[in-house]
Parts: sequence; C-alpha cells; structure tokens
Amino acid sequence: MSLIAKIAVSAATFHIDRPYDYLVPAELTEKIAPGTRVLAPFGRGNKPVEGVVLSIAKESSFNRLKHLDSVLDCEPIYSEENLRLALWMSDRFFCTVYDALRVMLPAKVDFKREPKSREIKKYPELDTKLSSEQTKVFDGILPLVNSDKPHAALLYGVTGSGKTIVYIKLIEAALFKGKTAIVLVPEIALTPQTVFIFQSHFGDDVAVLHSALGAGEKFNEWRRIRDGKVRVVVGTRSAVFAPLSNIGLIVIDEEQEHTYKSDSSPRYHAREIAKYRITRSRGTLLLASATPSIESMYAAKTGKYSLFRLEGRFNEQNLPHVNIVDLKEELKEGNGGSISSKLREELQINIDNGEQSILFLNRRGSNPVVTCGECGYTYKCRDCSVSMTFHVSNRRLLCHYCGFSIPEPNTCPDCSGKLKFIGAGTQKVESELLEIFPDIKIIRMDADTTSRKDSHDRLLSEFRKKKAEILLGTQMVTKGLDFENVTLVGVVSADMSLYMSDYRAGEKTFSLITQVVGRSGRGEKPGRAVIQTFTPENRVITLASKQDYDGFYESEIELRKALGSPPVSDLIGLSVTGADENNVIAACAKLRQALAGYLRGESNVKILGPAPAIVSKIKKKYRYKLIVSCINSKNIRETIAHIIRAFSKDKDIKGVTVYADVDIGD
DNA sequence: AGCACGCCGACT
DNA sequence: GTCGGCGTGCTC
Repeated sequence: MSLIAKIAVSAATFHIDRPYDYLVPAELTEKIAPGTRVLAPFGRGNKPVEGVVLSIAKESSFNRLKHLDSVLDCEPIYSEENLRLALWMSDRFFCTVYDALRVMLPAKVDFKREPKSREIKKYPELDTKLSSEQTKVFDGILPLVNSDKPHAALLYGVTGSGKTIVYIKLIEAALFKGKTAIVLVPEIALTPQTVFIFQSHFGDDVAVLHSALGAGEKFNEWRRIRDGKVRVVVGTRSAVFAPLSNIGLIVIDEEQEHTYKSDSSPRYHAREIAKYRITRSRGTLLLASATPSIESMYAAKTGKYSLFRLEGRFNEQNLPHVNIVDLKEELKEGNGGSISSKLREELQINIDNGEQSILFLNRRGSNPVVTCGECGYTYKCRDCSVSMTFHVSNRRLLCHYCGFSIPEPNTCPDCSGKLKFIGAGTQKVESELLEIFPDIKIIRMDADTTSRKDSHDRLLSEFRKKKAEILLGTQMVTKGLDFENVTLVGVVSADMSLYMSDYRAGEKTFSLITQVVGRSGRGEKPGRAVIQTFTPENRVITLASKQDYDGFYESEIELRKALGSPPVSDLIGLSVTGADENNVIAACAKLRQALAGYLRGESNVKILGPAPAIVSKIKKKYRYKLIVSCINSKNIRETIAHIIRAFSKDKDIKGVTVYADVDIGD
C-alpha cells in the first residue's frame, strides 16, 4: 500500500486552502519527508505546482488521488517547528499555509547538496565598562534570559542612552548558556552604525540579513545560520524567521516602527512571530524604543511585559533647545514660503559658525498639487485617486502610487488658464533654500536621489565630510544618523502626518519629531531644533518638543480608552477591491450583512464602515474598507475566515476580492 | 486565482 | 462542420 502525503499547495488561494492528499510513488518514498518541497499536479489541467509536505499518512478520506510528480529537496528544508508556525500563521493572519512557508525562506533556495555537520564555537565573554544605569537594566533582564521560562520585556531607553551595549551583554549571556539570539532593526540601510557594532563585536558569529543582498548572498547567509555556523542574526522584519535553533533572546529595536508589519500577504507582525518562537524556545523577547508604541507600553504598565528604563543620555548631552514656529503668524507677516524667519535665522547662524543642519520634510517632489487658477481643474492620476506631483528635475507630473507620469503642462487642458503649483516637497524646499543662501551646498536625500545602489551611503559620507551645510530629506534622515557637527534640526512641516485618519497618527508624529530632534547636538556642542507648524498648541507637538514620552503616553492612552481604540480593543480590517466601483460597494454591503449576522451574539464587537480607503483608487482598482472592532480571539478569526471563504464562492459577486488584515493602523 | 469544459453563434 | 468566445465551476 502506498503512502499518502498531505501537501500545502502554492496554487491554492485562501478560500480553498487545505492540506491536499497525494499518493507517493514508490520511487519517491525514500526521498519524501515532512518539510520537503514537491511538485504536484493540480487542477483540471494537472499543471505541476510547488507544494510543501506537511505530513505523511497511511490513508486518505479522499478516493480519487493523484500521484506526486517529484520531490525537490534531498532533505527537509522546513523543520517541524516551521510547519507548526506556518499553520499557526494561517489562522492568525488570514493567509494560506504555503504563503506563510514561503516568507520563511530566502527568495531562491537551491537545496540539492548534502548538509554540512554542525559545529558550535565557544564565544568568549567580552569585557565591557557599563554605566550604573545600564548595569541596573542589564541585571534586571539577565535573570529573565537565564531562566527557562518565556518572558517579554520592554526597554524604554531615550535616544543616546546606550541600548546597543545592553543588547550585546544580554546576547553574550544567552550565548554563554548555549542559546542563540536575533536582533531586529527597522531598516538596515538606515541603521548602518548599529549593524556595524554587532559585526565588529561578534565577528564570524553574526549573520546579517538585509534587503540589499542578492539572492545568492541571502541564501548563503541563510545556510550559514541553518548549519549552526552563526549564533547571532541581525536583520529586518523577515529575519525573525531565521533558522536558528534554541533561541534565547530576540531583541526588537525601535519596536514601534511600522516596518515590522508586513503589508502584503502574509500580513504578519514580526513581534507576534517573535512571541511565538520565544514561547516555544523558552527565551526572552526584548522590545526596545525611545518612543515605545502605545500598545507595548500599555502591556508593560498592565504587567504583561516587564518594564525597564534607561533615561540618562550616555555622554550626559543636554536635550536640544526647541523652538516651535507658528506658520499662521508667518503667513500674516507675508511669508508664504517653506522657511520661516526663525528657521532662516538659525540656519544662518550655523552657516556662519561652520556647523551643519538637517531639515526634514516628509514629501518628495516639488509641488504635490497642480491646479488651474481660473477654473480649478486639478491634475489627477489616470489610474489612481491622487493628485500628481510636479518634479522639477525632469519637468514631469508624477503619480507617487503607480509611477504614471506626463510632461509638465503649460496651460489648463480645460480652459487654457494659467496653472498654479501648490504645496512644497523636498525639491521645492531645496530651491527655496538656494534662493535664500545662494552660496551653500545642500544634499537632498529622498527616494529620487537614493534610487541607485550605494547612493544612500555616498550622500551621507559627503555630509559627514562636511561637503554640504544642509542635509534635506524625507523619513530617511530621521533615524540613526549621528553627526557631531550637526547642531540644528528643522522640521519643515510637523502637521503632515498629524492630521491623518489613522488612530496612530499622533503616535507616529510624536515618534518622528522626537527622533529627528534627537539628531541635533550629539557631539560636544549643544543642539537646537525648529519645528514649524500651523497648530503650535497641539498636544503632540508640544510634548514631542519637550521629549516628554510619559506625558504623551498618559494623554494618548486616555484618548484610546475614550474612543475604544487599540490597545483597549483590537481592529481587524477587511479590504475590498475591484475594477467596478458599484460592484465593490455592493460586495461591501453584503459583507457587512454577513458580519453583522454571524457576530450578533458577540459582546464588544462593532462593525465600522464600509468606507472608501484613504486612497480610494490605486492602479484602476477601487478600494473600500470595513473594520471589525473587537477583542481578537480565535473564535472571531475563525468566523471572519469563514465569511471570507463563503464570500469568495459567492457567484453574485464578480471581479471583487477581499482580504483581512489584523493589527491594522487605521 | 487559473484552467478546462461546454454551450452557442459565426463563418468556411 | 468546426472554430473560438466567454460563462461556470472545480481544485487531493
């Protein structure tokens, strides 16, 4: 009697995803095992598709089985632990089992060679001088790492308080116990110094996983980890799946960063994967940040996580002196430009003193809106519901969502009226600065100037060599940069991220301003910051300017409690997309009805929407959203999964797709 | 989501 | 007769 293999198939979509049974041909019984990849005939056309063996059985309840085509690996590429995690992910994050498995491997894995034997190097414990505060934190966390019970801890450590050295000491402790460690960073390119410290400290014992690695390099690192050649892994989101065994410590640095959440399937949060792995290996999860997410601090304050604090800046540097500039007043005085008189004055002081400045503006291009001054016509993307941004560098209007572009128009296409270019992005601010200070050099750093390989590093090293007076850029200038000659930071518009419908808007803005202000005054000289805003009295802006995290947390958590937002309750988003807007709306109505029916008995469940997404059309597809506010439980997730499956089978709904997303931001 | 099957109209 | 357009339903 031949064996039956239960396969997670790549061609299966969410609503038909289940283990598919196949007969194992006699000649494959030697090679096949749970965790190997196979080719299996699927569908009416028996097209060979890739799949992963979940388990081997003796019999099947299905009676018209097909035979597997071939086994692709000479040994299991997924461990039992991987398979278990994938099954858990599929019900936790509404994805197929194959999708979950796919994200655990580097893009291209060619695994036909024999494995190498594992050798464990002994790592010598290093001698390093901690401050008394660092010692206190280290002594607090060490027993957690040394115990055999799973733990989660939050380390609240202000910028410059020396968190990295604490991570290193804790990793050493984990290695000393024969365990391994993972450090997650938001984006390698933005935190080169942090990565460099780990590399120089742990040498050959550390593997770095970054997105800039080629497929082959990534695979080599992955195999080094898997073969036990390294015991420490530093990397971005997907490094949380690194094939280490016996994990003693996972550190998530800047844990509030949104990059830890995947925005395509599987829509997982690295923190949740880390918790899962740590629980099973009885290790410690250390979340760390200068501006912890509200949900993590809430978990710490309610006793779910242990809480540790590092509040002294390492070199005893003082906080930058912050000026808040009211842009309404500037307008009254006739200054409608991007640079207020105060910021101009402060920039002049720095130029005169040979000191450098960083300016932050979270918008690229020249002008985000081009409109007709006479009839009001506005240039919108052909395929997306957003206005097109003028880029002076190539004199084109560009859609930032799909890349569609047109040449710069001369007059209004409707009435031939004169066009107005409204708002300011980094390119516009650059030209305004050059008008004010014609003799200086400015380095602009945004997606347009860093698209080529290594251009990021090149621009930063030019700035470090003092080849420019001002570094002007988007998000990418807010993190990790450490230039001792930078004594002034300017936030060109603090309002931009503040007035979005996202319930995390305040939290994100607080974190962004706090981080960018922290770029100033990192050397001997004291730092200054100028924050420009139309709402200087806003709570988030005043608290961020004082770097008052505790004050911000207290006011924010009260707000969340009053509104019933996370972390007091959870949100599960249902996104509905399709090319025909009426079909999408009709599908939403049906979905809402189904949700209301199934969830009627549940207490504390609210269904919000449907409403158009913030950007209601992208690449010709309309996007609507329903939100279920609830306490996320297995029961609720199963109900929603059931509704989505039924929805996909519904013949009355055409050309519309739906997916669910947990822990959403808006 | 693919992909094949099948029903029906159009054309040689 | 038979080619092919697309509506329908299944996927071990």
